[in-house]
Amino acid sequence: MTERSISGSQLELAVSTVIFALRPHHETGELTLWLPLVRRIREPFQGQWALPGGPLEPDEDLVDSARATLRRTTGTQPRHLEQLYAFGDLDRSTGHRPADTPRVVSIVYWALIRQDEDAGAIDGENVEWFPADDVAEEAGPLAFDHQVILSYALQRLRAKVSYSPIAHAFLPEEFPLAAMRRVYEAILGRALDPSNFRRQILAQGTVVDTGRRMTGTSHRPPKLYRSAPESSRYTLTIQGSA
Amino acid sequence: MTERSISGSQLELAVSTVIFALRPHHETGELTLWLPLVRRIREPFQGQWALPGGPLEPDEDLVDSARATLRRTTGTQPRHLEQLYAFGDLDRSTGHRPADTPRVVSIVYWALIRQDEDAGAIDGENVEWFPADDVAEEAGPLAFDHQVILSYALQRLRAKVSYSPIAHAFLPEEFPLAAMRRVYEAILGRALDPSNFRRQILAQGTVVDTGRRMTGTSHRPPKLYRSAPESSRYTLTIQGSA
DNA sequence: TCAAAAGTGTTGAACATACACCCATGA
DNA sequence: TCATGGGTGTATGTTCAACACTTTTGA
Repeated sequence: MTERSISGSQLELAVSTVIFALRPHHETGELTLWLPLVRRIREPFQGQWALPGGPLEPDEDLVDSARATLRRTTGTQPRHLEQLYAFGDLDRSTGHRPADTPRVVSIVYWALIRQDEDAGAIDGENVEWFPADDVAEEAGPLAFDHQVILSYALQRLRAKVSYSPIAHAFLPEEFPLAAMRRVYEAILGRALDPSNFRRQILAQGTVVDTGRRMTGTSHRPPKLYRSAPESSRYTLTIQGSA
Repeated sequence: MTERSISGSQLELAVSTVIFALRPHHETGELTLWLPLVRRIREPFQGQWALPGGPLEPDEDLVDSARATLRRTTGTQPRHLEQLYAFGDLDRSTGHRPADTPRVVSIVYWALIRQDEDAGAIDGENVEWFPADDVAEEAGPLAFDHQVILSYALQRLRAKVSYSPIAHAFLPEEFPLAAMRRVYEAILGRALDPSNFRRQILAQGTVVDTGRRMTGTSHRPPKLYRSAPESSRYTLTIQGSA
């Protein structure tokens, strides 16, 4: 009754990953979320863009599968990797499924790439990056229900940034608080008050002063912080987004 | 590269469900969370208790599978049904897996049953209910990694109750606010100030005054409320659990 | 000495907790 | 009339957004 399952060829299990990185927008120049998509080279949805992913190997953990996809697609390691949702509805291939296409259940992960590692990212085959909020316009309709998945991932990222220190995942080892603020602003899509931001982050205890300062700025040199170990953390809320 | 998958007999896909209902504790009499478990009648883990579930049928949506499990196990309909997580690690059968046991990926849902419907629940075969927090003592070690899954589900429920109106799922159509408060107290495991609770709930806009009152109480008759439609809701926080 | 960003201080509004107190019913 | 829980009012403390203001650097 429990834990037994079908294993015929009608049902397939795949792991896909929504990979986010922060890059300047190609038009406005503002820092925004980008993600890589893969062009499908066979039916169904041949020629359309899809989330990177692949079949789950029988001897492979779910996260390992997501990690492998990331390496294959961008050549990087995820700085944050988290399960998003399992999508398995019968009609997830845009409302109807051709008779000869097997039914696919996808376990979707989302990943964040650090800014400094993203700089060294190498695009895999048939891979192209798009600004997350402009995917519909620039990539056209995505394969399967991947547009739904992407929207859900974006929503989750934006919600999570305000109550969890995931923004660290985008930042290098040491960083000024202003850089962190820019990450928050990019994800949330709105400006934050620098002084209140500083107080809130420091009150959380998620960052530690390294004692060092940045040099070469054309203004007062900011202190450098690094992310604090899991312990010694309190609570958190970013400017009214609780 | 995307959405293709293994479908051999080494990999199986199951849907399990953590089903919560509120019942008085059999020792203390206090309202607490209970859940039904199913005794396994075959290897592996024969004789041990497990979460109810079953294989995913090739032509069945994930939620439908969870709903079917619920009907089979308790004879009820879920009032709230939500995906919890997909568990798929290779070693999820308590650290090691016998060579002849196939590898199973479980998509786990959690469900809430309404108090009035729970009263009419009929136990399925090999089904027994346990207080959620006493499962380890009363049911012994659960099959597979089901103890981990249960703890995760409990944690999620307790977190979610303080920022989302899921408590409604336990309540009948019309209810006094005190009944709702008792639900919150049962889930959170601590007493809440009645007057502040009232104010907070009313401020959220998640309930509407029906204009009617309860009768037959040995004290001032309380107003009856019903849950508000999705629209006309504001923000929420229950007594410092943000 | 000026521009620009770092960083500090202060104020007023909103909100949460604690708790005093009144209300309406059955017994 | 009393006991019991429903329901209202209010004082106190905390938190947060807004913004004025000072500091420190390069140009």
